Amino acid sequence: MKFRRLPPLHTLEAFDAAARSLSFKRAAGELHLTPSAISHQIKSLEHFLGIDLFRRGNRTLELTDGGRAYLAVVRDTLTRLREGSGRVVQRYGRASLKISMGPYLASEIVVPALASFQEAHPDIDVRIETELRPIDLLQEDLDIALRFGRGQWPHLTAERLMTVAAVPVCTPALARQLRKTTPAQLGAVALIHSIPLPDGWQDWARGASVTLGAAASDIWLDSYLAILRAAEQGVGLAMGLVPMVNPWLRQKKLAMPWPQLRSELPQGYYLLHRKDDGERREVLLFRDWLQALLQRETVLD
Amino acid sequence: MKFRRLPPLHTLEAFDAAARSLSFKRAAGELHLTPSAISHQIKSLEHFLGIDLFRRGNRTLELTDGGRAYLAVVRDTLTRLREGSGRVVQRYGRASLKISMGPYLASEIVVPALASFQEAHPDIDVRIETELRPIDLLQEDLDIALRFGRGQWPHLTAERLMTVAAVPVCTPALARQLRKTTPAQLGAVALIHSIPLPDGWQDWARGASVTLGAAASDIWLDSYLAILRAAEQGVGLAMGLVPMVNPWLRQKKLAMPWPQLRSELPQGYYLLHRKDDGERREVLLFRDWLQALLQRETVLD
DNA sequence: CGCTCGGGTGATCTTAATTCATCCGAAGCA
DNA sequence: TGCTTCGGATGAATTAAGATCACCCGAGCG
Repeated sequence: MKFRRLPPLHTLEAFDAAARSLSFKRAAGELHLTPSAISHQIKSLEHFLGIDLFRRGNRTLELTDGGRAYLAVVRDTLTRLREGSGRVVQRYGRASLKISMGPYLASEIVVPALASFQEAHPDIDVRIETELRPIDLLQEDLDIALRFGRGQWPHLTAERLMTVAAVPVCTPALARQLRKTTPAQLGAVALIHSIPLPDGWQDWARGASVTLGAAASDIWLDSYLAILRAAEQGVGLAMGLVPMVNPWLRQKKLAMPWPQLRSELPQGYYLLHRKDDGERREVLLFRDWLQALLQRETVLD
Repeated sequence: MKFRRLPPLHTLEAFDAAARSLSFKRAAGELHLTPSAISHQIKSLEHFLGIDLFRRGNRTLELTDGGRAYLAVVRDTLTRLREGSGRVVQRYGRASLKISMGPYLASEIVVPALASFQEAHPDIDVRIETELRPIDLLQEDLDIALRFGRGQWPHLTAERLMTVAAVPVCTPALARQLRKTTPAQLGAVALIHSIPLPDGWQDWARGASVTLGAAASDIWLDSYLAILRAAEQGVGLAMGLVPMVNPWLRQKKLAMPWPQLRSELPQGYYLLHRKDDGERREVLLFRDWLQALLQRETVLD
């Protein structure tokens, strides 16, 4: 009981993506779907139109003439709609995003890149809060929270942003010394612990299958940024989290004494938002932008 | 796990319809949905954009400024997509529709209006078959069938086209005579029966709560067209089906002796097609066109 | 010659969309 | 001033659309 003289929009997006990459698999990756879904969508679009859009060589896709012509229509339609929506929102909308994240993520990753988001979407007011209360209901007027955890947040949509691996870091000078020993013999070195991730060292040792010797002293700090700063100052060994620690390694502020002793953590970084906000434009745009940003950061590993 | 920077298309259709009629109820009628569905869709579109599109006066809708601006974008988008799709299909597609229907529907209703469909969609070859085999699987190469029945066709999509009412008809002269009597006293008048609808007279009598007297004679014919022709020639009383008989009444070829003795039939006319064809462009276009056509025919009742 | 890789397909399952049942407030009418 | 009607809003329940899963197939590659 439905009347469309128009193909469903999502098939157009799928078609555009597939035509751009000439691969259902890549298009699926781009749209965060399975190749099967793309295949079904394209098929239903072809069925709707009554014409074939792709010629399926066995491991190669190519557009038919009709497909090429239709691609132009679809591109035109989608860009007009996208731009038109943006223009109207910019003119009449008062979109704002209040985002909560840890101080490290804020100061090292998100804020430095934020200009590019503002530039792309000048109509969206972004407001970042770095208070990291453990009890963090989105009952208050927050739109998005970035949190470290296992992805279990009841009544919220949680989307994994990155998988995180633990690896010990310290000053390059200290790293050179430690390289000659093992984690079992820490000697005079202090271990820097993170209050948000209290079992970090044990989890790492288990994951990397090493035994961890007693440290000369144990220091506890309450934020990831503080830990890295302490390590940078030569206080001792801190548990670095890849890829967040990458910029510090690149800039030689920190180094890894045992780069191969890296262990994946069961936790990861998640983007949380209310379920009703799952289609809010600002939320989607920020999520896309952040994912692309972290992608780049991770690739430069 | 879905990435849209674009609102879902169906909300755009709903928005367009609602903005056109400035009523969720009328928009719902137009799109064959409930007002509730329209309300939800508009709400989700507003939520996506972050701006209000309508100002809801209590029994009156009006567009906000943003809504007016967005309407322009949406109209532009939809018409471009519609026209673009049509153009591409016209150029590269070889759409055809094979439609089966009874001789009456074909010759009296569909064929006379068919030119308007051809004109609107010159890329679609329409082929009408009037053979009315009772066993009519769409296993063969038919795309659409129009059939009289109760809407129960297993494995097919059946959509009601019109509700049908039965009312006796005959020549105007005979009608004038009969007006003085009742259906219980038919006297010398013959009853014309339809083989496709064998219980037509009984069903009508029951529905109109009248008793039907014995007829001078009973004549059986195998198509609706044949029945009306016979009645037109003064053979006797035929069971006319409203609205199909309307043109004959309008042209005074036939008249109703007892216009108030009209009874709704449980059967109706249905459009049938394979379930996979539910989104085929040609099928949708023909269905829309036919519904609009019958709408007009019915309104001129 | 077996293995990998990308795409196709139908059944199954999940999630999103629609309906259903109510509620609400304003206008129309007696 | 009540009483009813009408259009829209809202949240829960239902249904249908869409995505995934598990499988197939055929081509190229080692």
